Amino acid sequence: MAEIYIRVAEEENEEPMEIPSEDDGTVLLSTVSAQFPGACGLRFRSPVSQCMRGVRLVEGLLHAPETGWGNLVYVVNYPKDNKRKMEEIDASSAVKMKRGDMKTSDLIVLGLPWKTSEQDLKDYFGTFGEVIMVQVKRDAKTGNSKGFGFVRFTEYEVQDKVVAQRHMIDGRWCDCKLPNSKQGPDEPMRCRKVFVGRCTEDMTTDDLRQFFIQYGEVTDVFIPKPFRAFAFVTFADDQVAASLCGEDLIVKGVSVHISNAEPKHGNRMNDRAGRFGNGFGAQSFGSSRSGLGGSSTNSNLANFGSFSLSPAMMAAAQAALQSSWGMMGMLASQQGQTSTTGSTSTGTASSRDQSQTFSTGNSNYGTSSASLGWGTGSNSTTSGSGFSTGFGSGMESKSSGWGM
DNA sequence: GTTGAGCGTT
Repeated sequence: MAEIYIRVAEEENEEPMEIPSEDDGTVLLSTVSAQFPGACGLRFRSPVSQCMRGVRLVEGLLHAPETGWGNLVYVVNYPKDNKRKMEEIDASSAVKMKRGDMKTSDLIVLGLPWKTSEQDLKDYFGTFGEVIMVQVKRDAKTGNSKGFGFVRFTEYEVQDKVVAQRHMIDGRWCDCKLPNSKQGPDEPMRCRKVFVGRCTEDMTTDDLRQFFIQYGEVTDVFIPKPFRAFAFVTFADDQVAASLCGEDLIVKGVSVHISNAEPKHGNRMNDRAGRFGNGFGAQSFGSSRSGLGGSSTNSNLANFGSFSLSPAMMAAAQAALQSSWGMMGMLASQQGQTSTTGSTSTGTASSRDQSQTFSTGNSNYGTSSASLGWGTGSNSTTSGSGFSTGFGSGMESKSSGWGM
């Protein structure tokens, strides 16, 4: 079948955009969401019944109506709770960022080829916008690259664009992200990530992304390598993540099990958790799974006898619930965390298996086996002990929550 | 086969 285009718009009366179908006549949901981020499906007005009809969606494939796609305008569906159009989301997040967060910051560039130089970085990132700084981190003694670096742009918009995609630099896929040291103090890391157990080896990051986008915008998919039968999926919205925990879902004909992602080993917890430790059992906070559409659930969090909670405190409490740790779990987990932090990588594989070697004494770069050639990180993070006892104090305190 | 890679000699 020849490639055809179908007409898609966010509203029935808006000017449609043409997007391509596949050879078999289906349209990939990913093709739609590439143009309409967050999209989870399509609908159209039936010329016969004059009612809106949903387009069949099976595992990321949108199937034409019986009469074919025709000339109809298909309207984008967004997940519940995500019904806002992209401009509104942009607008609201722009408001949120008013507090001087529009400044650019250094971005860490992970996965660089050993040979990539500062000039290479400058040349590459210069194609996105004006670059004010690049660095390649090197071993002090040997001068060999450590395989990562930093870059900074003048324009915040450029930075945004750069972190939003992967980068092919000197033949390797690299990720750019906010470094751990800069991770947004004003967005306490909520529990947006789920653990996907019982995965099969044929599930790719793309498969999972395709599948999970039906529940809400997916910001990251991570599949550990070598294959270990599980994966992590991160959503833009913590409510979506929470709503899936405990479910068994069918992906590519296989039942996978969704549960909450535990904090990665090595993340310090800050005092945010301790603040709720006194006097409340986790049970007092109401049912443990609030599900989607949550506005109604907030009301029963408001009163604790004579206490009243600020919105920020309620948010933290809710986060605690949704991580399904309960308050006590959070306390217990505060001890004995060491080692590295870091967020997951996006997209397809990037294992450190490039065939370059060098001869530094203690590093195990250039292994040809499947081992991950990094050893365990040496940066010990001091665990912020000392629970603050002042109940309402310092909610605005920074540092990245229980970053996962 | 059910819990993730790597983060800045300032």
